[in-house]
Amino acid sequence: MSGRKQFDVGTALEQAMRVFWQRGYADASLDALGIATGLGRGSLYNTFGGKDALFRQCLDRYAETYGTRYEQALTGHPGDPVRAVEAFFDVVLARIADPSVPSGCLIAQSAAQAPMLDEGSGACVRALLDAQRRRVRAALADSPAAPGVLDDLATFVVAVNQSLAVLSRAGTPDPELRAVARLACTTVADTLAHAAAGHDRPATSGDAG
Amino acid sequence: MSGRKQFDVGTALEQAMRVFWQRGYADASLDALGIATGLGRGSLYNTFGGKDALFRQCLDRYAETYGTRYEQALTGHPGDPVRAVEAFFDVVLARIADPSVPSGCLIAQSAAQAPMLDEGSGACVRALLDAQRRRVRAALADSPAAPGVLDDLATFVVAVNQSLAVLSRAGTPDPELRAVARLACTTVADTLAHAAAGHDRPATSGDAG
DNA sequence: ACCATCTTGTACTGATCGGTCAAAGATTCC
DNA sequence: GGAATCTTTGACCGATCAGTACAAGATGGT
Repeated sequence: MSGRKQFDVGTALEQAMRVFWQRGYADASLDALGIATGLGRGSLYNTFGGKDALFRQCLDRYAETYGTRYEQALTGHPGDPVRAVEAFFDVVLARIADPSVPSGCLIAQSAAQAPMLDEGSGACVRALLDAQRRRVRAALADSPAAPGVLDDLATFVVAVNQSLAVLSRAGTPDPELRAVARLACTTVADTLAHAAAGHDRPATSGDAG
Repeated sequence: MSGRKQFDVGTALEQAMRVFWQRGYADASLDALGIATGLGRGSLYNTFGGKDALFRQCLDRYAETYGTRYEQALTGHPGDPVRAVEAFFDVVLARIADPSVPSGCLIAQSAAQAPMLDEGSGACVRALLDAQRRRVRAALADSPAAPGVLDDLATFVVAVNQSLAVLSRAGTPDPELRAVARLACTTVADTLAHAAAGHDRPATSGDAG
């Protein structure tokens, strides 16, 4: 058959993304990817290239899909960074609780396996984590705190996000995850409050380590 | 050759553990395990059973090795839960910074892959995470805060621990990880301080969700 | 209508997977 | 010393891995 593509590339990429998301790179076989997408080997290679290339495109799609939602949540409360972070975690928790999508997070999953991925994919994962960190950092930008403190807070929020993904993969129930997110939000709030009160201690991760 | 074992079981288990730790369950082939331990297929199966059984024993060894260190750190500051948690993170960060062992954490690694492990291994990972949580919880037991708050804080500390493991796998430099741990410690300190001041808000993850 | 181009399905490659088996050597017990 | 038991080695099993090759069919340009 054929002559022109018989499937929607975006839909297929979505399905492949979920296979990587659910199973991780190593356990995502081309057979599983073929079954999930409904495509044969030929179509997969002709359209996406090899397994690595497909994985990379799935990472990008994931980042674009959920990065947009993060962006909306973080920018939806201008001038109120604590609310922004709360909204960010709400999006994360909603995705984790969504039964129509695998548990955890493709980025966190891939980050945990980063040393076993090829150099390109590892760099891609690092870039996506840094993009996430920069997004959070931007939402904190207007706060009256030292830049280094805000850098650390952004890293902290990204870290907690990864932890929610990992714990959810191990079956941690939603209320416990929400408690973790809530505590992380209080960390942001208290740290910013302390900084606003004049306690501008230098950051430890920046230049004063 | 032989008639009596030609190798030290503990040493072999240690090497196998590091293979799972570095590569994850899926990427840890029996060939890699055999090379790392210096054992042939026969010895591996005769001593440890199949891959699953060996993995389970590696999880136990890991938990025993580092669980003991966590226990020492957490119980080394009786009456001072904040210092206990700080000491806990110091142990975690020291292990992550130790170049003689793989980056990350075998438990976190396995938790991220839990849905792809067999039921027994998945339950083992959950049990180890819960044991870690109970250890931290015990170190917080004497604090003047509602039990639910302490439960949430213990979950929070375990979560941050997982995040440090994941981020370190992605190459996050040590100073940033230390900043995350430091912020988590301030969360514990502030939460306990608030609770001691009488602000005993009910926990959200317990019965008041 | 014809031909170049593209897609698709299937069959195949060599490599590697986890696991098993039997032969051979070493030890222990009698 | 000899039989029984154990460990080790290395070859081997079918299954599956990622990737390739190619024939067959469908499309579009002319």
